[in-house]
Amino acid sequence: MAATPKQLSARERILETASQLFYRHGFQAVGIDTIIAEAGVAKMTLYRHFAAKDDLIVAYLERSNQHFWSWLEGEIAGIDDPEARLLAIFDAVGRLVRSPQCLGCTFQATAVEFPNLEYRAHQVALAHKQALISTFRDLAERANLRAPAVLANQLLLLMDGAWVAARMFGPTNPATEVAAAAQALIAAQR
Amino acid sequence: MAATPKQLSARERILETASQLFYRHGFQAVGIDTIIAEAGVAKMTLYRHFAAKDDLIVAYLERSNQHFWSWLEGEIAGIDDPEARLLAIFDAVGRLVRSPQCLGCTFQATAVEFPNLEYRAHQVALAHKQALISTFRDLAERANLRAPAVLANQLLLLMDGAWVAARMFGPTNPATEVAAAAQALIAAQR
DNA sequence: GCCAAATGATACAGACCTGTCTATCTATAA
DNA sequence: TTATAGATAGACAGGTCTGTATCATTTGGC
Repeated sequence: MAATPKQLSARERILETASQLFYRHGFQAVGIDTIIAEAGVAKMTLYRHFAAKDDLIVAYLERSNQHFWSWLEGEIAGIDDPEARLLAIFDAVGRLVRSPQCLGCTFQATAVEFPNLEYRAHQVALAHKQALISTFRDLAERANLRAPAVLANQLLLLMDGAWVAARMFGPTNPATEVAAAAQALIAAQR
Repeated sequence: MAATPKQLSARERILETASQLFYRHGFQAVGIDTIIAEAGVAKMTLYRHFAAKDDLIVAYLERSNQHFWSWLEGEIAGIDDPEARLLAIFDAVGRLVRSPQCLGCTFQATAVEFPNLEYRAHQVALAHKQALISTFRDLAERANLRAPAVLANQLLLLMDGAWVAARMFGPTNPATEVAAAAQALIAAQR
């Protein structure tokens, strides 16, 4: 039973299937055999597109990164004021962590399953977090807040705490207060 | 080469070795064979003390939980004022995440490697986080802050964000601002 | 319709993992 | 001295995993 329609190319079906399985169960817990069975492709097809499982993981992470930024763009589209944009981001996070399909942050999970900082997948995850800090700092600067770099770091802690709460507690988690907390941190830098 | 002194009982040597390996590399990445080789015990000795690997993991988590609360007690010993105690906790976290031997929170890693909320190890991890919320709320109440339950949740997000940063970035991480952030969140509830 | 490229099905090698089993050794106490 | 309990060493079963190899089949471009 293929979980993904046959219209997609083999490569896309593999990536789509791997995304759902990796996100839900983790990288080490999901084997190649499970992925090809669910995607309905042959093992050699997978290995022709991805030289090794590590390459599939990296491709999945880069795809997830793109999806994340698309989602975020959508959540703050139409908002011009930089401070309002910051608040909208944390509003969106607060809403997302309440939904049952949210299982936290896949980049956090990557850092847990691949603790070595040198490892390729860990570096992709790290780059994602650094990009978030840059985004926060940029918005804080444009909002004329007092210490943009400090605030950017603090906001990352808050966001990551929210993802942790979603994974640890499930849909009913303490991250419901994340937007109010972000507002307090921003107000402290006004 | 036994990494732990022979004076300890076999059970303690197993737990001590497993602690270091599990914390550093993760649960699935560390096999029973590695643990017994490092601890210098026979395989049957391990399986006489722990019926299965899962039981060793749970025992490790409970031991880690005890160590955590001992550490926290030590960090706030001698401080009476509840608000000062809260601040001291986040000061201590901010210091800990800068040390190279800090690799984040093992309970977060547990929730990542065992996502199923029903799983025993996940529940031990969850109980640890719930106990933290209780502690925060209790201190916030005694400090006569405005919304103790809300603040407790927000502080947990902050602390978990700090642990994530330690694991993701290494010793030079954005969690250096965690104490200042906690102070801002507390001040907002004054 | 044809041909080349991509994909499917499946077996297989080699490594690793958990957990069991047996047989031997050692220390302590009666 | 001897009985008992616990530890040791190592083989082993049964399963899983990644990655390779082989060969039949299907698909897409012209």
